[in-house]
Amino acid sequence: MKVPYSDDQNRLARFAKALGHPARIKILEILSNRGCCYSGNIADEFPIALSTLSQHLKELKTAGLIQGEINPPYIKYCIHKENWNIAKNLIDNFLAEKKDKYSPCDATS
Amino acid sequence: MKVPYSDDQNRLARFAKALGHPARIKILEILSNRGCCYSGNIADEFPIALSTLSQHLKELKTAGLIQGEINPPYIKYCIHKENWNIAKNLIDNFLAEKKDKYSPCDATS
DNA sequence: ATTATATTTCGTATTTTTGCGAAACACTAA
DNA sequence: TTAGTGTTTCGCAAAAATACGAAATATAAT
Repeated sequence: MKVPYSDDQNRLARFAKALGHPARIKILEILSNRGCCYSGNIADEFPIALSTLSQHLKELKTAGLIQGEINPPYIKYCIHKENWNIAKNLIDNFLAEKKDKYSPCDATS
Repeated sequence: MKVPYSDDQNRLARFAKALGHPARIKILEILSNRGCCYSGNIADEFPIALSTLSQHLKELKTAGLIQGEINPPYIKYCIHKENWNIAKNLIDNFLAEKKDKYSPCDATS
């Protein structure tokens, strides 16, 4: 069966999807602001069940945007540098590419 | 009831979510490559039912990334310049912000 | 060994997304 | 008015996402 999308299209969509929930945006911002390597008491920062938080962390992890380090008694998370940059490049490139390509289109709805 | 997420977090997640499907990435690339203002025969470019395509276009439209112009006998779509730039700024800013903030974290899984 | 702490997995319910074909709609051309 | 073209909406079904509490897991401290 035919594959209708390129690898880059799939990768880009995958990263974007991981960013597609405000809880995950917030989690990434928290991880970022703490410098890095933060644990699950992210839940103190906003009302969310630990199990729900865990699911979002898993999402971010499987998408490759964060990594977890088992560092007892905590599990610490941080942004995954390499993949983050890959995502950044894909997204930046995608967004920039369109920058000046639209023609004058007066549609408003 | 309390609102756990900021406006920017919600906006960013909303845009990202709209980009979170390869079909929509592809649609945006097609719109971009055609210069702009293109109609629904996007469906020629890859295997997708017209009704499904219509749904994805609606998604992109409600997210604000594209706009449709009723220009009989076609309905033409193009990238929504203002919102696209808003999305770009939000996303760029978000992605860049994290760039150098992670601390050395040797986690690999 | 027991207890306490941090986190994940399980089970479940609800909602949303995705996809398609059929039918409806809107507008043009005959 | 009728037929034709492009697009959307409807109805449906299947899959995925979201959220939570309860139970399980893992490790540290006692």
